Amino acid sequence: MAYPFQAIESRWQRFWEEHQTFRTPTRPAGPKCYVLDMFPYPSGAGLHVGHPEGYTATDILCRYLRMKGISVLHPMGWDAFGLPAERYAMQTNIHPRITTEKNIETFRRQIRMLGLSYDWSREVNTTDPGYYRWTQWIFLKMYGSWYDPREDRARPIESLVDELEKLGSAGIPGADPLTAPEWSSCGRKKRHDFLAKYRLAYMTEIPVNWCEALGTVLANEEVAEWTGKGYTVERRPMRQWMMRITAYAERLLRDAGGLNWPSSTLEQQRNWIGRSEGAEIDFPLDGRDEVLRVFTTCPDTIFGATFMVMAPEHPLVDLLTAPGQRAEVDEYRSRARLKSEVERGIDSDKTGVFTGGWVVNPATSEKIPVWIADYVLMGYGTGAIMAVPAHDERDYAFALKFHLPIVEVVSGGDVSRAAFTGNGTAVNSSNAGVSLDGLSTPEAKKRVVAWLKESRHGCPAVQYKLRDWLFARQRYWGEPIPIVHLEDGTMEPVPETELPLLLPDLKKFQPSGTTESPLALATEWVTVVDRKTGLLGRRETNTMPQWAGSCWYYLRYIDPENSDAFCDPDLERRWMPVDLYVGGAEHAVLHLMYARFWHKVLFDLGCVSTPEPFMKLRHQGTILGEDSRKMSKSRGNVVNPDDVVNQYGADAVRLFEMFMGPLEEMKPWSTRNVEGVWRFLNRCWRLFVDETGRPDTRIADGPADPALEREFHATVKKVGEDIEALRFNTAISQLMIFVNAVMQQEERPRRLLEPFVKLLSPFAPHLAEELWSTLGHESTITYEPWPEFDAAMLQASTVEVVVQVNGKVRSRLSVAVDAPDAELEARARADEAVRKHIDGKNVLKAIVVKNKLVNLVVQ
RNA sequence: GCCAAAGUGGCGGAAUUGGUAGACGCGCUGGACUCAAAAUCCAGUGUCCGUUGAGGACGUGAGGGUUCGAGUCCCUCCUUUGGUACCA
Repeated sequence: MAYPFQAIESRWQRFWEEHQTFRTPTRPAGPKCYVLDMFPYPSGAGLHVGHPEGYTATDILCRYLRMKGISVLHPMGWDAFGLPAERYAMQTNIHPRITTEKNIETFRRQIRMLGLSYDWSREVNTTDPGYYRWTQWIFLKMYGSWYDPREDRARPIESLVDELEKLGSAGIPGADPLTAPEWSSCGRKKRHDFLAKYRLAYMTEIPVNWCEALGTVLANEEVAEWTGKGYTVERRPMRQWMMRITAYAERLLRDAGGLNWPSSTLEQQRNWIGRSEGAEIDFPLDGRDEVLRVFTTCPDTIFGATFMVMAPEHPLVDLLTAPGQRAEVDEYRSRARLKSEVERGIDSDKTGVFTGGWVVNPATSEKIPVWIADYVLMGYGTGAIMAVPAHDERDYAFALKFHLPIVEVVSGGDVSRAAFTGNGTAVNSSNAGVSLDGLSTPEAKKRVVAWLKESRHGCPAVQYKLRDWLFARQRYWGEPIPIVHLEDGTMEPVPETELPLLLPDLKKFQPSGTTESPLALATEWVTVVDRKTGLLGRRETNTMPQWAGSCWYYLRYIDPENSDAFCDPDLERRWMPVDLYVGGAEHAVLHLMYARFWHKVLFDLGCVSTPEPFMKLRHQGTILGEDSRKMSKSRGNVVNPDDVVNQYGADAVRLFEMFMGPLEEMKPWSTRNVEGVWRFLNRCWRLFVDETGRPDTRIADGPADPALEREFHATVKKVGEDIEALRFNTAISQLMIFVNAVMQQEERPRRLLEPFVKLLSPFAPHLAEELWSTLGHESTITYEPWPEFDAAMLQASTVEVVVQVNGKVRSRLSVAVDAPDAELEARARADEAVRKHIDGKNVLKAIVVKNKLVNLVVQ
């Protein structure tokens, strides 16, 4: 008879809820552990079998830690703003709030059905005004801050205003010159515009990916997804909100070194930030005062720079274009504008046109032509390059196509055949001021940078691939950005006391028809009069991108009801940082980078106490369909957790998902194997309960068989160690080994079975609670102390030692533990099976490894 | 192209620092129980040769190397997955 999992599981889920078993104390008593799951977007499709994988892993760890006496914070919530609910609303006119609420209910029911030990009193929902009030509050903090490069941290914008008032801009690196009196005489608009260049949240005109049919801009990483579905995306310049994440590039890179994260994830973040060292060099325009500034990582090749290439959008293009080239240049620029960066990359065939302009190469003093081409991107470096065709593949291809000169300045390759990009020896590289000839590439770099600096042609520079974060979507279903645009062209933040700025109710959710979000149609909401200035204003109609709410949710869990602060500072210090964060690898870059960025800003402003939010990170692997292909509706290989729980129970699903293989690996679903672990649970049940459902009479109080006792201690050790290392598959295997061993016994010693139930409880909590109560206990097993193992008990009195001859196993000996080497060798030599292989031969050497093996090397 | 991770029986996967390859589970084979089946229990199960019992050879993607000894370390290559893609 199968064990009655349905009755057991519903009984204990009710018990946990009624007794608030997993309620976390506000303040941790003793050591704490914050174990966080990436919260899901509650889609209409319900839970996927991929979700329980990570959730079960963290749940097992949390249940284990509770039994070790640690205060555990383990919450769950909903990342519920987003496009799918809004698109559904466009089609059905059902308000996204209603759809979202319904989806959350499904998700909550499914997650509860798995017996996960969340503290539900801390549930958060990013679409709840009580939550997004603080998302808006943090946005205003970003808007109200600037990055001070001298202190390498964010500071309130008031500190900048203060400095400008007293000292002007002289002390601020890179600032436009402005004296204190000049600042004081500036009007409201001028001050506003000056400060806008420093704020961490700012508006600027940039080319974005606009999708007319969706009525919104798309992030670069979203473009492929939608064009794949047949939507068209065009490039157009729009005024957009941005976050100055680039100010944090160096710190995001540096601090990543101290994180216990998967190396591949750290590597991806490093690549994304894309730090490169080189130099900025100014090329004077021929016959003018202006210079064309370039960034290069190979300043040592400057003598080989035979032409220049600017991005088509470069601001100096107009100035450089000769009248005769105007038509061709304009035509090329307008064509380039329509291409997205992705499209530009796709066909790597080089295109470009000559501007008719010339600059002077400061190293060779020669006039070289300036071209525009779309392989140079405005968004990176200075938007212009010195082209060194002999030593750069892209420039080489361009030079071949347009018949531009190729001059070798680093020997080591054959530049008549291909660009040589490796290190070599500098040649053809000298002028009156400097000679690089004969220097190795690294030495030449140092020498030329020193010369550039001294001759004021350039300076060392560092560039990052990382770009500022496009922080606005033309959508309804997102956090409203709490900013008012006033009639004088300035902006005012919505006062903190007026937060949350609520999303107005709309009747229709269609795109506004302009480039604004549907919020533009809520005229009453949009139009305001600014109290401070009396000016007429219009609310910002863009909303925040979906990443916003997930940038700080881990902080809200700590103090979810607080209406005075996003989180009480004392509680924040007690619970942060997150000790373990588990979620999908698809968030390796964006979510994890954005959250780190926000956290660092909050750290700089004194709102949080740690520079990093997530100390240890692990990704759960993808679960494939039974056919080892990605699960998808079209392939018909999607497994629904509801069905599996109905058939085998939540404990079996949990156990199976952990037994499949290593947490981080991709692995296929197998219903047969679900049945396998389900059989194991049945065996556990029958260990305690006989056919009539009563406690098994073979459970005895006497002493246990010594071999079983030893196996038990080995199990306690292995299961504990494996849980801590998140190796759940091998922990379960050890539990199976122990159960198999007990099954062999006539008597079942209570003194081992009781603690065994504890070992089982993190994995199969419902069954464990039931068995615990069968054994006569009245309260939950949740906070029972985790069993201890006795290291002395692990030692058997004899061990098996392998005898090898020339590395091949020939015999096995049973010997006393720690038998001396000499004895092992003597017994090995005397062994009959071994003698067959050594008799008549010369034993050159004997290698003895205590308690393991003897290897006889013979000739 | 570049970067990262990974390739072990029929299948999912074990193997702490180089030291018994294949734990545990699935599947399969045989047996017990049963009128029969299911469930359960017991035994076996890497491949090949040999076979009455032994015993032996081979074996962790391929090929080399280091070592008394390599799934594990080094080199070259192949395959798969993930990321990235004119970033100067």
